[in-house]
Amino acid sequence: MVDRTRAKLGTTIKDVADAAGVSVGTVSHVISGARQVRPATRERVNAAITELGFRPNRVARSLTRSRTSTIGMVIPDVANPFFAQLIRGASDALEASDYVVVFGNSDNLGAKERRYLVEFIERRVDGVIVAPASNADAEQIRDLGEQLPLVLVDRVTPGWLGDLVVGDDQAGMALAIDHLVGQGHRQIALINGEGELSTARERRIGFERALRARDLAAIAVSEGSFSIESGREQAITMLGAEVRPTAICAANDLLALGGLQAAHELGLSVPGQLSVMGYDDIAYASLASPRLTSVSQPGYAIGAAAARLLIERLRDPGGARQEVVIRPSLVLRDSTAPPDPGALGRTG
Amino acid sequence: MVDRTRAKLGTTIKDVADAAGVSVGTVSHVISGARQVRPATRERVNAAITELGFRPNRVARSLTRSRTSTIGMVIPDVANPFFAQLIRGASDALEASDYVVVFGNSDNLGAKERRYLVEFIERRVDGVIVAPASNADAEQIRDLGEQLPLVLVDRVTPGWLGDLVVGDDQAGMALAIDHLVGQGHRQIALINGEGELSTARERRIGFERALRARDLAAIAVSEGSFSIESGREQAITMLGAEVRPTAICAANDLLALGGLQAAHELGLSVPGQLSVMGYDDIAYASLASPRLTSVSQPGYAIGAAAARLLIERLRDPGGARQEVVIRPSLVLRDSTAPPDPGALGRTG
DNA sequence: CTGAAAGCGCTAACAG
DNA sequence: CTGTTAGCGCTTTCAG
Repeated sequence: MVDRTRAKLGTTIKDVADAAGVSVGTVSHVISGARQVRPATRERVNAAITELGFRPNRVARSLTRSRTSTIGMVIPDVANPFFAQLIRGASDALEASDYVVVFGNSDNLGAKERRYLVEFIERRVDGVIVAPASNADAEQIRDLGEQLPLVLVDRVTPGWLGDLVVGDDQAGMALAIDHLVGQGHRQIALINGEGELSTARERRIGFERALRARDLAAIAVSEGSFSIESGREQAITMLGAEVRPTAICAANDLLALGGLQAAHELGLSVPGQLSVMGYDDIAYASLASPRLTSVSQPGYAIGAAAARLLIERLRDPGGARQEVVIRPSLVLRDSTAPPDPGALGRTG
Repeated sequence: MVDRTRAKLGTTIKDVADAAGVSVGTVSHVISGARQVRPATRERVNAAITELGFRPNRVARSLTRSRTSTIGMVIPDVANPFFAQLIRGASDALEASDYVVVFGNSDNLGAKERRYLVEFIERRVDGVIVAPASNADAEQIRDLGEQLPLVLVDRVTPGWLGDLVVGDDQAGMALAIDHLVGQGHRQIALINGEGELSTARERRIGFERALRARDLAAIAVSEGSFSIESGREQAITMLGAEVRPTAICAANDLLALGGLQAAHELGLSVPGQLSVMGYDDIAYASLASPRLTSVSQPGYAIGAAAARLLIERLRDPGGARQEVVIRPSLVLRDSTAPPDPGALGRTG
């Protein structure tokens, strides 16, 4: 017998109804289980369905139900390990609730982000998760948030008053500084990502505040983009300065990885002559050499939390606004150590 | 004046038609540009569109046009850097042709893959790109390929005769072996991923064939899964054996990274006491310590090629089947070196 | 150049 | 328990 169990596009609910000798309404109901159908007819319908290889057309269903069961996500870059984890966490949670995710890479560009958002709106996604670009259109995002469930993740845009999932950047930086200062460092520098991003801003503030609490001040602060290359460049500049840091605090792991690279190029041993702290604790932090000490902030959990928030909002559009803050923690590895005596001497 | 340029869901083409004093057909035509519209009316329509913040409902459009402008992708895991790059390459190419991508992680499980495929079918995606799971349902994939454009990427399922983008695994392994043997290695082992995957199979064949061409035989061959942890385990077992390899050839970089980790744990220096070769050349290969020598096979390019193939197929469903094979190349770094004399002595 | 109207495939009242 | 039917919002003939 021929295998007819495979999907066959083009067959409609009408075909099934005819084959089973029932009305389309009945077929619809056996599919959705929305109302009772006599076992015998249900059988016949199901038989017809598999016989014809019928697959309900969800776009038609979406049109009548005016919901698509799809969620749009716009993130800077899937190839960035932090966002890859984030999108993975979100899609796992969403999948469990029968949503499918469409996504777009903004490359941190407001223009691309805006285009994807419009695209997703036109496709009538049920909700959106966005990790805003540096020059995000805060107004568009605010307006959108009033039209449909939208949760911001990892980063906040000015004036955003909706659902939100972020890490506690200031607390994270305090962890980093406490560790470094505890080891005896007094000459600490910060290398940072795009200054317009809330994460960059908050981490800088946290950095400076934590230092001040110890009666210290930053020896240097610079910014660029959240990438390995930028980290390398910023570190090279800093390490070439007259008075160089004994420790570099990076606002994310990619920057820290770049810092490691710079130290290597300049012949500085880490952590012997220079300590380097990362942030995020992506998978490769523990693979770097030396293994990177980092402030952990799991992308997977952040993405999953955002998805859960969105799902709740979808269920209860009127509910109270929620803001979940992920607590960072410190992961000690091999890239930090007490400063070497020579460098310390210069401090006193 | 109030800003009405923002998207306002719920307004339909009918609302626009009423506001502009024209018929819905006309509105449709100014939107699609499908036919000439008198400038004056076009103006009025456009004015009404922005005035009302109208955004065409693409699901309705999809229903009538019976195409969705969306592509489904199912891959093992976005969080795997190789696939993250692959999906990035594909989505960049697809975006340029105005497609949006929905994706699903199969975790290398046939069951999850099958579910996503059905889901995508029901959503009437215009085409599908899949990197099949280890225990993929070859029959389902074949059947699907007859129903709509489907390109297989990175891996092949048995009996697949459709569009395909893969790396030349045998050639890649030959490159690796030539390099290692050229350095004087005679005791070479292979650590591999899931044996059912075509990539694992082809790489093993390439490995053995290349050795045989040099009148050599593998000192050991094992398989597990394409992950860091599995690489670590396989390497530990091998390095604990009576006669240990002077070089380990890994079937991908994650395995190689695990191998590095194992060597470190066992106190073996790389490349001093052990050489390690990777495959794929993911971004982190150059960040590892020592920096990983690897057979390069860019995920981004592979994904982009798959997308281009799919786009061509969408334009010309009847065209000839295409198979693009990405040529691998060798990237020499610091994880391989001639075997140390002691080990060599044991060989002679 | 423009309007009217027939669907696209499904859901959800509304009648029986 | 089941059938009929009016849409969902848009595209696309077919007439003018």
